[in-house]
Amino acid sequence: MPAGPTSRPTLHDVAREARVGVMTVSRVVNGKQSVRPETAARVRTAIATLGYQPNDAARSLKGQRSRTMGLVIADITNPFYAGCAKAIEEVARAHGYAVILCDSDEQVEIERQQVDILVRRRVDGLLLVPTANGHAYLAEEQVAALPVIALDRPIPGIPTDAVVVQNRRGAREATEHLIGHGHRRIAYIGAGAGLYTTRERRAGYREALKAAGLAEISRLDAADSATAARALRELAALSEPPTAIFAMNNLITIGVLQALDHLGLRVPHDVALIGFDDFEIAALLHPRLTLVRQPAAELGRRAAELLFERLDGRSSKPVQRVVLATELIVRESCGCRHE
Amino acid sequence: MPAGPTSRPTLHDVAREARVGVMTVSRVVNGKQSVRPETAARVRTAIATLGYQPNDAARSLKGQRSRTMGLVIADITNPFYAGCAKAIEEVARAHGYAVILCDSDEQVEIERQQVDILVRRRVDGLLLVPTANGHAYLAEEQVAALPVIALDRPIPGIPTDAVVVQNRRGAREATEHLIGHGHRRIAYIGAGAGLYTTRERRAGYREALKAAGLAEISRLDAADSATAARALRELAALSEPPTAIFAMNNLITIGVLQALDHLGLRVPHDVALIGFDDFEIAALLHPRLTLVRQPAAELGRRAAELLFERLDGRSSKPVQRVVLATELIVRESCGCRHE
DNA sequence: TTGTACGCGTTATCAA
DNA sequence: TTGATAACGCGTACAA
Repeated sequence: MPAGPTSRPTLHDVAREARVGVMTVSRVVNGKQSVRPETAARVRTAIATLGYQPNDAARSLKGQRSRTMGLVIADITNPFYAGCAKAIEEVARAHGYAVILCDSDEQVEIERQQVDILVRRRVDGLLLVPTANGHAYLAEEQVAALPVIALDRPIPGIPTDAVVVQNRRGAREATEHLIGHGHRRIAYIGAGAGLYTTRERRAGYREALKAAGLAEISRLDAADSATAARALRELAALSEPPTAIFAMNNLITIGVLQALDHLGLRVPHDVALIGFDDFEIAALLHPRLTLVRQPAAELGRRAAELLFERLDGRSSKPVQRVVLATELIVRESCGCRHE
Repeated sequence: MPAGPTSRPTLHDVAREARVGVMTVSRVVNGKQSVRPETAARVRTAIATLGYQPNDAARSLKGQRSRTMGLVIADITNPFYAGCAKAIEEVARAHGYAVILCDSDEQVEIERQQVDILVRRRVDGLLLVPTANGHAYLAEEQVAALPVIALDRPIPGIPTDAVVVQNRRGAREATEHLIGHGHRRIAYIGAGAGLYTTRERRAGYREALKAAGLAEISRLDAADSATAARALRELAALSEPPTAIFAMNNLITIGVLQALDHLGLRVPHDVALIGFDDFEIAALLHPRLTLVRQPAAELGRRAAELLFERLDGRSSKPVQRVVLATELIVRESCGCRHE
C-alpha cells in the first residue's frame, strides 16, 4: 500500500520493469529520439502497468522550464476577469502549461506576496492585473528577469508588455452617443485617478464633452454599487440634475440603477444611462442597457500569447502594448429604441 | 546580467557569500532548527544581497510536499464557481499553498487531461467539480493516494470527500413556496439526469409536488438560456400552460426571463418564477427575482479546509460529505410583495 | 539503438 | 551549533 503521493513509480521503476535503461524510458516518454519499436512497446507496457507519470518538479529542476505561468488577477469574481482567466487557461493548456491562480483582491500587499510565491515556484512568466500602486518590487533584479505581461492595466512605473482595451475611445464614444441624443448635462460616475482604466475612461468622457462645448459633471467617489448609488442620489438632488449618466464600470452601473429605481426615475425617460463593461443580464433589464463591451476572452488570449512569444525566445523585441477595441452595444438605456 | 529565470542564486551561492555551509543557510531559511544569532544575521544579509528565493521545485523533489493544490472547475465564468475559486485561493494562500486553476468546460476529456497534468506536477491534493461521467480514471489516482475533494457534486462511482449544497431541499422549498401562492401547475425547466445537482433539484421539486398532490410538468431539455427559452415557449403554448416556473439554474432563469419578455408575459402577474442560484443583478430585475441562494464562498472554503485536514494527517477518517444549507431569497418574482 | 554517470537545488542524516 | 554528503527524479553528455 503506497504511503502517499511521493511513492509514485519513477523512471527507474519503469526501466527495471521493462528491463531497459532509464534513458530508454525517458526517450520513449518524450518521443524525441529514436527507440526500437519493439523496445518502445515493452516500455509502454511497463508504463501502463505501473501507472507511471513523469515528475514535472524534477524536470523543472533539471533546468528546463517549469511549464507554469502565474496569473495574478484583481478579482476572479468579476465576470470580466473570469473571462480573461478562462481564455488564459485555454491558451496555456494548448501550450502544455499550467496556470497558478492568484487573486490579489486589489490589494498590493497580497499581490506582492503572491508574486513572491510564484517566483519561488519558478514560474516561467507572469500575467498580472496590477493594483493601483507600489510596484517598485517588480523592478528588483531577481523579479525583473521574469517575463511579465500586464493585463487590463499597464504597471505604473514599470515598462512591460501590456494588453489593454481602448478605454478612452470607448468612453468617448459612449459620451458622444449621449450627446447625440441631445443631452447637455451628462454626469460621469466613477472612482478617482488611482487606476489606469479609471483615468482613461474619464479622459474619454471629458474629450467628448470638450468637443461639444459641454461642462463636466463628475463624481469621483464611487467605488462600488453602494457609493455609486449615493453619488447618483446627490446628483439627482441638484437644482439642475444631469439628464444622462456615464457609469465607469459594471458595479457602478448597478448601483446607479438601484438608486434610480429607488428614486422612481425611469431610464431613459427621466435619465439616460450608458455603462462601461458589458454583463450577461444587461440585455434583460428594463430598459435593456446600452454598454461599452470589453473583449475579455480576447484580452486574456492575447496576453497569454504575448507571454509565449517572450518565452519562445523572441524576447529581444521592445516592450509591446496591445490595445484592443471596445464596442458600444446600443440597446435602450441610452434612449435608442432597439429591436 | 541574468540570462533568465534559471540563473537565480542558490543555497550554495548564499552559503559562499555568507561563508557558511549550505545547511546553515537552509536552517535559517526554514527557521526550524537553531542557528547562532550572529551566524543567522550574516546569512540573512547574504540572502538580501543576492536576492535569494528558495526553489520550490527542488523542495518538492526532495520528497516534501509541493505545497500546491489543483482546482479543476467546470466553468470559471460561472459566478458561482468563481466565488468558490476565490475562497479556495484565500484558504490555500493562508496555508502557504498555491492553486493551479483548470477549467474543464464541463468536458470530461479535458478534465482528465487536466488531472494528468496536475498529477505530474505532484500536487498534494485535488479539488474537483466533476463533469457528468467517465471518472473511472480517478480510481487509479485514488490507489496512488492522492487526496481528492469533490466540489458542488460528488464524483459518480468514486467515493471521496465531497462538499455540496442542499439541492433537494432548496428546490423543494422553492416549489413549496410557489404552491403556497396557490399555484397548481408548476413547471420545472432544466436538464436531464446527467448531473447530480440536476437530479437532486428535480427530486426536490417532485417531492413538493407529490406532497401537494400535484402533477409534474418537466422540461428536461434545457441546458442553457437559449434552450430554456424554447422550452418555455412550448410550455406557454399548452392548452393549460403552467402558472409558475421553477428554473434549475441561473442560465435557465435568464432564458426563461428572455422568453417571457418576448411573449409579453409578465412576472409574477401572468407567470410566477423562482430560480436556483442567486446572481448579483437578480435584485435589480423587474420584478426582483426570488431565488435559491447557494453559499459559493463557503463551499470553496469548506472544501479547501477539508483537503488540508486530509493533508494534515487526519487521513484515516472515513469519507465525509459536507452538506451546506441553501437559502430561499424571497423577492417578488414568486408573487410576494417585497419591501 | 542503448546505457552510464553526473548535476539541477534542496533537505535528511550523520559526524564533528 | 555547524558542515559534508547522499539522496530526490529527471535530462544532458557522452560512451558503448
